[in-house]
Amino acid sequence: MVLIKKEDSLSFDEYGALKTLARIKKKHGSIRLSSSELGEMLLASQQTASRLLIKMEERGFIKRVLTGKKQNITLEEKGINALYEEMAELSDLLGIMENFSISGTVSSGLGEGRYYVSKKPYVVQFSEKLGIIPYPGTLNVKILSEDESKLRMLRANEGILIEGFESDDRTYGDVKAFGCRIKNVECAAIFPYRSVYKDIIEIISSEYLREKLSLNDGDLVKIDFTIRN
Amino acid sequence: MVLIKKEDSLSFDEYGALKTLARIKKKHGSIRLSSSELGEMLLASQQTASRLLIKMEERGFIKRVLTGKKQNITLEEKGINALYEEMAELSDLLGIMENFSISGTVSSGLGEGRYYVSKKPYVVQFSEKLGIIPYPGTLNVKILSEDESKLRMLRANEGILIEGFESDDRTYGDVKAFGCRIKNVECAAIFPYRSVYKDIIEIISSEYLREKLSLNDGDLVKIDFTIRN
DNA sequence: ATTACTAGGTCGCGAGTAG
DNA sequence: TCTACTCGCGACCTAGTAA
Repeated sequence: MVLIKKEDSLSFDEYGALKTLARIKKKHGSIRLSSSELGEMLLASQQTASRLLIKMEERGFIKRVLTGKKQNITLEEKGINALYEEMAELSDLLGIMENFSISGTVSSGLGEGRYYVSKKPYVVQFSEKLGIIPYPGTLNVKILSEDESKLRMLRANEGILIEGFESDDRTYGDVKAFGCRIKNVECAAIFPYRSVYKDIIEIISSEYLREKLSLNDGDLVKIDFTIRN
Repeated sequence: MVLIKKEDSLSFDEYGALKTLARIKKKHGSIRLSSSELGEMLLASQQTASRLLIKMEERGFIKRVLTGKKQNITLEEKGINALYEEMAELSDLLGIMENFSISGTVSSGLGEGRYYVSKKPYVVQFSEKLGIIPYPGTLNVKILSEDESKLRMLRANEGILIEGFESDDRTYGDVKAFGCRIKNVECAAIFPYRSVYKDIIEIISSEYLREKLSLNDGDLVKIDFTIRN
């Protein structure tokens, strides 16, 4: 049986192994073990652990460096994400973290945001799906390091899909949006669907937030999210 | 392979099925389906779904009532708990919810709490493991319904074990404690290890909290937790 | 020591089917 | 229709072992 096998999702074995590796990383900072050690932790044989590691590396969840005696293992983005996705699913299912906030400091610098608020196909969808006619500019918030895991979990949620499109010169990708509030002003956090993790959140709003909320670079802001799937 | 098979823990299949059932319950309020419907959702056969349901009922995760055409399924405490435990594990692993708070109203009424703060073997451990020499009385807080899922998740964490003991007249069970703060006063939430879920938290503290914080029945209090395993 | 291949055995899934 | 049994086959685990 292949239960709930969404493409690219983890098998049970992989999930268990990934959790074990994450636990080691949390405790020791890095992961260095032999296949028999892993096998022992998983209550499985050395061979099974070895096979698992190979499969997980093939599938891009981890990276390995064999150093004769042990293996140095690093969790790849995809592997970490898989855990956050599981977490997001459970959180949704159990109704935990329906409300939470992420804090960071206002920063300047242009991400992809300028496209989102200027290209019409995006703007139309923001209006329809979020009720936001974006002010032509995004507010960039650099997330406090202690809130980064919350950001990762947020991004692991489904969110509201803003579809990408093609134009003459280039392709504009899908975007994932989450409604949020800063000091009770409605806004939305937007993330490119396919992009590596960054510690920056780009916020769009119908208002010019910097002016409306008197924000300057370096100011601390709290972004309040309400997740409802 | 039987990966990470703590006694009584879920198999992958059971975990997946439980999540699916929980999702249905969240959406429809109750669970009513046939084994083939469940099989379809799990991308497995009717037979497998049937076997799973039987096994899960045997193991006490769910209860079933067969009504000819479909089955009415309810999630048992043990099943719900299993999901919260998984959530707690992931949350710990990923460093989410290291800090959170649960709110409720001050209520009177005596739970088991009076034993915890009066029986010496408990008191000794509170002192050693928590640094709290408990005031002889507990503060009972009735949790707001919207925070109940947080309470369940809290209880699914390991916590600090306060061991039970035997006395002449009866047995005093193990207790699970979590350090917390109310308005920056250090205290601890304590739960009998083996007990059904209640929406009451019993708080112990070195101080007489009602006086120290001028609390009366019905007052709203916020309990701040910091989880570190 | 390691990793990881091959071979063989076991476990569990799903087809068929009874009630 | 349902549930749930039997049973054959395939998947996957471990033992043995090479490198």
